[in-house]
Amino acid sequence: MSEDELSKAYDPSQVEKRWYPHWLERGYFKAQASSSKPPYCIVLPPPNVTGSLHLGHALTATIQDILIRWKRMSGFNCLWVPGTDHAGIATQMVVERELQKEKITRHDLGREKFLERVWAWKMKYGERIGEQHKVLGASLDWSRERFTMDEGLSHAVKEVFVRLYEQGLMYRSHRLINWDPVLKTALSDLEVDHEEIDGSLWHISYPVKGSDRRLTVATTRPETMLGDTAVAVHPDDLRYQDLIGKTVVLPLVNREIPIIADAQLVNMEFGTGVVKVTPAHDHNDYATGLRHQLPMISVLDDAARTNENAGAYAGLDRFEARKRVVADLEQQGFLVKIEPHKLSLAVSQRSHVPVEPMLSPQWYVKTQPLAQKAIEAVEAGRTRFVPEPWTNTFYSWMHNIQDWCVSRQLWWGHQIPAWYPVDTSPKRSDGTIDFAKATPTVARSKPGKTAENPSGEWVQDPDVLDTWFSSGLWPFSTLGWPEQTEDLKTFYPNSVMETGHDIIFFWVARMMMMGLHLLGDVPFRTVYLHAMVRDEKGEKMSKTKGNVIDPLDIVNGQVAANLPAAVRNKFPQGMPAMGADAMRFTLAAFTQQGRDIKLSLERISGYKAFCNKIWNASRFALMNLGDYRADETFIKDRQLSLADRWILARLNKAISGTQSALTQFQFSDAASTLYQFLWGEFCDWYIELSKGSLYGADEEAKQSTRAVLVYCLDHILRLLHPFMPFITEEIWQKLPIARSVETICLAPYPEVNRRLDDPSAEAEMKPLIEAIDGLRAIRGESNLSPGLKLAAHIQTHNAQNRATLEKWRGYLMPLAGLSSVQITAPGVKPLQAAAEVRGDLEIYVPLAGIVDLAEERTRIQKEITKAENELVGLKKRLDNESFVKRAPPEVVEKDRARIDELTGRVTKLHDNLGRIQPVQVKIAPPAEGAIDLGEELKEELAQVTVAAPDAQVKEALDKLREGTKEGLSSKDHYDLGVAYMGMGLVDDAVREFTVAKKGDEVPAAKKSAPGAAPKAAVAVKKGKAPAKPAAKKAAPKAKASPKKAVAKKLTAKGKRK
RNA sequence: GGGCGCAUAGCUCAGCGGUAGAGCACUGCCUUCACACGGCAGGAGUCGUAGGUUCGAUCCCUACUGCGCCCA
Repeated sequence: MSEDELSKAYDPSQVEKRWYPHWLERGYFKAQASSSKPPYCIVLPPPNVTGSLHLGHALTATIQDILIRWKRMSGFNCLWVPGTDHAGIATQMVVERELQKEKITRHDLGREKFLERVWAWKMKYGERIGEQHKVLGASLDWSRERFTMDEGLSHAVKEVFVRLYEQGLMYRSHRLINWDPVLKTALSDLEVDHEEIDGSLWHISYPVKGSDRRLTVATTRPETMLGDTAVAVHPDDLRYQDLIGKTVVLPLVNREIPIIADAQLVNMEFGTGVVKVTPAHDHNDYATGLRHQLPMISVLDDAARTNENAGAYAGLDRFEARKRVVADLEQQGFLVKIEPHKLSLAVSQRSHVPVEPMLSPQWYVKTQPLAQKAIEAVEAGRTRFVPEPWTNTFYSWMHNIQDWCVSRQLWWGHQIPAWYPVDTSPKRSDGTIDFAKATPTVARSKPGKTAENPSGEWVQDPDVLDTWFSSGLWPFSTLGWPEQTEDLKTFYPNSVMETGHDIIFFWVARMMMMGLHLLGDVPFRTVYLHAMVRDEKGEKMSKTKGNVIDPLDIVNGQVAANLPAAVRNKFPQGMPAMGADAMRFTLAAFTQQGRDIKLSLERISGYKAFCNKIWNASRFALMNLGDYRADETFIKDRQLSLADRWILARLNKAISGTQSALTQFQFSDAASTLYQFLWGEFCDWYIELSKGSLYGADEEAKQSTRAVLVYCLDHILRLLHPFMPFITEEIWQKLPIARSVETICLAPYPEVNRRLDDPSAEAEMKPLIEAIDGLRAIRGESNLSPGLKLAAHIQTHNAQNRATLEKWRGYLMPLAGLSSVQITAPGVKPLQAAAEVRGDLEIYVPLAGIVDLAEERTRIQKEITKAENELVGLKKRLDNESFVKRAPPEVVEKDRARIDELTGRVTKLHDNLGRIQPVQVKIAPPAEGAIDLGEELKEELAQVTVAAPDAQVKEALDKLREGTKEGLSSKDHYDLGVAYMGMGLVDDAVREFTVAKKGDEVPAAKKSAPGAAPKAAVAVKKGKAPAKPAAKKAAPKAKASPKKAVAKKLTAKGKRK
């Protein structure tokens, strides 16, 4: 195989692995800090450093790479920043799990050693993310790769913390927070999920002090009663008004607590109308506690075990405590009843255990002022959400935003730049600083000796910042902020933020707030939010379900043994290698506006086939280029054929469709436009049409065709490049074109060129396509072998179309598989012909002599019999009541469906049979008192040009005319007239009709019952004048088959823009 | 409880006031010299239900049903 030739089938693994290293080596993806080109910047949402890429990441990378490559090719100075996120909780959990295998905890190691372990882990796995992106073809600028815990980014984080503190937007507060008792850290509201579960409602009676009344409260958490500091009723509730201000005695602990009135907490309608108040363990109760200055008693420790405040119940796990409390309440007669109850349980997003509301000192960002700026920026259109509906989601979150708890009791992360004086801070019993009570000093670096802390010894706040705090700075910290770097000046604001809609609050909102506050401008102009990738059933991919698909398994293939269970079931032989291009194209094609992407592996195979199609179309071109080399001549200045002009016009439409789709972030539209154009127009039509000149003798036509092939391929490849970077580069490099750049990555993205527009070429192609289309339909319907050459008759009143068809019969004949074609005005219709109508074309293919009609009739009859036999059996079975009743419904259903199918088939077969009956004319005879068919038709048929019958027919006719017609019935005369008419012998026909009419017996009009309609309607079938009812009735239900694959494809395409 | 989204061919989804579209899957024929990862043809949808607006509704409005998501 020579260097220019391509292998027969496309093998992505051979092609894809070659190019990325080459691109990298040449530095094509490197952005310029300053450039005369307009900037275009996207920062990659940083994946968790210890994770590996899943399909969501692949989708992210695909969409962003499409944008970046498109813009890069369009002349922008493109920067796409790669990086990873330290992912505090997730990473720490992973490493702790590793330690568990060694039977040690992080506390055994100590903070410093533990962090060394995490860094080691980061080094080991961080690289993998990068490698995976390279496999996907992501054109990231690796010279600017960042990690959220890099020195520079850490500096930014510290700077932001201090600035916010100085501005009064960062503060420390002791309040009720969400506590993860397993990870032992505070969580932000966003890191808590709410799950609907079946729980219970325990009704407990509290004796009213100094009375024999009891107040019954209903609670979902009986164990927290140990920390109750009040019971509340509604101030308007007449049942309890007299008790407000009195006290109840808390069962089990015998503590006296007040009965308070609170309209906010209590819903009179719900339960008993009495609520226990536990300010230290419930968010609503906490607010109530603040309103009423109630004591707040924590009864749980940081592991959610009961503490010393729980008295006799101290030292129990919260669930164990619940059991004990309930048992004792019951035993002591305080438990009234237990009801089943659905409740929403708050669980930690990370550890999945129920979150415990706990009182704790934490750092907060005051968000309202920041959110306000973000809202205003979006309202002013400075940042736009795509798809647009997310704008409202963003607003509603921003309007209701709560202060953001940013401190985490973890070791892995940015340690908070707050310092506690050793000299004066309150100490715990073990002599260490009691951070809950101490007062910190916030500073960019450790303070020195001060009056307050003369020793100069300071202890840094042990907590770290929420991972999203550093992520929130990503659009500018990656560009060097707080330094005023060239990168920052050039690429801030970023052009587009592209990410999943699930992190609009976590991330997008926070970047908006931080960017606006710290840099005074929005961090990005557009936010494009993509859907979530799910499995084929729409289920979330998760390890426990075994339905997680590794994108690299799709790209490279994977043996069955290494596939997760659910995937293995689908691919018992292992997953075939699809290639990154096919996977990217699939993902792009799936970017609908919906919220879920149900990834179907079949679709990927489909796009793999598309790759193969591109490959082979190119292969065809390259094999037929001969000595052709592109020169300076503009393509339209060549001597072009109709097909040449047509495909260039279509190409221009594809360019405009793709461009406009990309501009609107309609990736699936762009993909579909390109798919349709390449396959449905370029391959299905142009390549086929080009063969005439390529294999012909006209050297100039040959060279023009070659030029057009190359021109189209060059443009198609460039259009496709952002979607399929590898295969396009591979083929593009082989095209005999003059390249101004050495890689397709930098080649200009095609733009609409008005000079390629050619409405007249498109109009001229229309009848050709229609004719080929109709002829193919006849071939299909009549079951004619594809190899069989047909003699076609095409009739149309449209002289221009006749001329076109005549001129380009070189297109018509090979594509429709014709041996001959007669193009005439409407006139005599060929005998025993199958007919189709397309536009203003009547298309006929005489079947006599081409197929053995008798044999064909037998064959069809046999098929009918077979189908009818099966129908009889099926019907008999379904008539059997017990079968219908007892058989599995799906079996019955299947039989019914089969009946429908067979019925349709029988009808169709009868139709076919009718079409090839010996006498190919179907004219309904006049009904009683109807118009005189003979006369009616005479007028009509007079317009018909009668061709001279061939010798054989003439002889037969003459014999007939001479022969005696005595003894013929009226019906016989009628039939004879029909036959004459079918041959266009108007006078003979009229004579016979007249004779028939004189007779007393006129055959009744037959409904064209299948098989009983031996007269197909060639003559009048599509006669162009017949507005006459009789003639109309005569027309067989014209198989107008308006949906013809190609016509369909083409119109659909046209519509597509 | 509040908000949002979706419901169109077997599947995944476009479309969106004027006789329903794509890809895949399916059926039939064909190894034709770019491609069987192919060609040609074909079947398949009362566009969730019920009302309303309109000359006309899959599309607009209302209600309902079902599914999903977000927030509390």
